[in-house]
Amino acid sequence: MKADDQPRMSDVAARAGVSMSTVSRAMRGAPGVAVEVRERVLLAAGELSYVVSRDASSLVTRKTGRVAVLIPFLDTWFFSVVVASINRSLHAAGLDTLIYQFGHAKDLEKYICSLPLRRNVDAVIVVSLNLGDKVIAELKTTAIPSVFCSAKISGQHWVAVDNETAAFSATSYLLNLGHRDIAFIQTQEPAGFSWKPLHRVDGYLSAMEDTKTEPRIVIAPAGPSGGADAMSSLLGSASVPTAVFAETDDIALGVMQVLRRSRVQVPEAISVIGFDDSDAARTLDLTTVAQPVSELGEASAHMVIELFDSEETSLRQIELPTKIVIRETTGTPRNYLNLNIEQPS
Amino acid sequence: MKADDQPRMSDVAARAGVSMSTVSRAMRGAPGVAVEVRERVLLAAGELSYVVSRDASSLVTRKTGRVAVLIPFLDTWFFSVVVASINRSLHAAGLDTLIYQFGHAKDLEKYICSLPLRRNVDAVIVVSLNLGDKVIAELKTTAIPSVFCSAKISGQHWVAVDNETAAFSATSYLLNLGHRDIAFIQTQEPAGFSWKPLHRVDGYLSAMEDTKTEPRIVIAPAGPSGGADAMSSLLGSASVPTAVFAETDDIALGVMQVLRRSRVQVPEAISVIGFDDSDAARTLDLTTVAQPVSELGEASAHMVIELFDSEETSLRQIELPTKIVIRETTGTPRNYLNLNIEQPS
DNA sequence: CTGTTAGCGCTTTCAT
DNA sequence: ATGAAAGCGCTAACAG
Repeated sequence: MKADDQPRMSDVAARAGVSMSTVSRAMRGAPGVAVEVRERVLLAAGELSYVVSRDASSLVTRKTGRVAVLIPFLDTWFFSVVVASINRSLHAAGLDTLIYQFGHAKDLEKYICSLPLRRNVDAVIVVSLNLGDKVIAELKTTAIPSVFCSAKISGQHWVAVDNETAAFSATSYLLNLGHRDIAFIQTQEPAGFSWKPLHRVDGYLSAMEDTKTEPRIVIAPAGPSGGADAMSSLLGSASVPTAVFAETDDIALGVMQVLRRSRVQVPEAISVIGFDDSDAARTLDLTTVAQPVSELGEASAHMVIELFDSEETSLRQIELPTKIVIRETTGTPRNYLNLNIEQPS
Repeated sequence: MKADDQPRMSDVAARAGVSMSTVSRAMRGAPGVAVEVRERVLLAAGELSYVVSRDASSLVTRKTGRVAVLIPFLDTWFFSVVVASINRSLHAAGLDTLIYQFGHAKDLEKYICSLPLRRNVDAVIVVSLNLGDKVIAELKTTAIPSVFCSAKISGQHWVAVDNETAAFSATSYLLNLGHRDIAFIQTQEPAGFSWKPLHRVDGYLSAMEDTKTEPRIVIAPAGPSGGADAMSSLLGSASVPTAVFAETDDIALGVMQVLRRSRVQVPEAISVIGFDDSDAARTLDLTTVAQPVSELGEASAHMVIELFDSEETSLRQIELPTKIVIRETTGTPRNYLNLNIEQPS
């Protein structure tokens, strides 16, 4: 063993008095090693604090043991839960997770096209990212399996929820409560940003249309501050809606904030419904559409693992259920209860 | 080039009409290649969609280009922001991030002691984890540089904030407002859990002691539900405090939730202050102690990178500042304004 | 069940 | 400035 170096497999072999192949087999639990010998090898390895170099074995097995996760951000409730879940599932299967954040589309495209992934990961999970057709095509040329999480891409493996249907029923719920003036706050897709449109607005629109009710859409930047802006403008409009459907809980948080500051009673004066069922939604007792975020990540990870194991190339597409969680921010419209928004004292 | 395989460096060499050494030098921008030749090589590589195999080069350079991040969880505001920031900084330096979540101490110990890190990453960043002395010692034997993020470990490299002083001034602020009955809600360290105690309670205690005021500590599980439990029990006690200092914003969220449900006015009847300045705190207009979470991650990443570059082994310990952010959940105690908690209508 | 022999795809002296 | 050759540490046939 070279003086200052880490022990290598040959050191273990020498110490255990066997050949390297035997050590190799023993270390990774491969069959064909006598129990007694295996123990001796493991013992020797332990004494030397030896651990196998993945780089060296990857080189020959042509498997990296790593999967890349491409995601817009990490520091957001939804994404952090997805990644946490993917990471846990992958880790349980002995795989490492490599995370790449691509908030901006140009970074993403530059990255994908330079394809540092090629040969350096066994698979990639793309979360919520709006890859263009050409980028997807590019990705397929690498021959590395990919699954899309929280985005339905036709012809690709994916796991996602049915946002449109979920939004349809959230809207129907409000409609059934008697609301007729329901605003939808949609997060704008800033130019150069890289996530998939959610299609929730489509569900809202078709529910409204079915009831012959006039839709009302406000576009706002993502996040609570966008929601705050949108609600502020709604509050300043000629007629204030009786209900607000926020495309995400984050938006709803901002909505709740300006409502609270303006002393507008929720749900007496205005009903609010969100989407995601984030921690914050639970704490605020916000009515919302829950999607199984953790399961989304877990299913994606498992799909990747299956893809390794089986050679069949059949398309795998999993749709996970959503459910509406009724809490304390929705109720019948104020026309039926009290005619005006409560005046600030 | 083997039929179904990815191109290798020799393929690029052949196409560019140069030797492998030249391709190698050109690909990684090493000196000693004519500009004209370099361009030819890069062009050939592009045409072949060639990318260097990190595994192969790691094997010879003995650098993996990966750093491990050991962290309790990922799906929490604080941790997700730290990791996002570490990941971004590392990525900018061309390094990959490997994330390992260890909520439970036993997983952690098992993991560290089996040391799969050894030889497989260039460095490790330990976030908020409560490694025992023996585990730290074990870690040092690997000779892989480690930095501790959000945990001051004497004799080790770290970047952290001064929780004790920050908590001292948050408490002093409440005291200066005139509060005398201030409860501190401390998150309990469940047996088998693996994070560092925050020492915020110490700051609270010493501020209270300086003023000869009776401290009052409630222990609760982490997260909003723990905060809700704690506040509930406080509300059911013989004398309800005029102010509550929550060890984390998460706890404060739970506190706010039960206060809202109980129609207790904040800050008129009870003042609430949190710690972290999370997104949720901002949305709730919660007074809190802000710590520079993103900077914590960034500084840790940079420290790791420095450690690679310089050989000097001097201890690097960086303390980042906190600041108290006064919003709308704190005010003078109710004794000075209105004598009782508002009754639910 | 165990050992021997070839590489895996790159980087690095060391020549030229 | 460029090329040839020698490995980096491991696994995978293939023998025995």
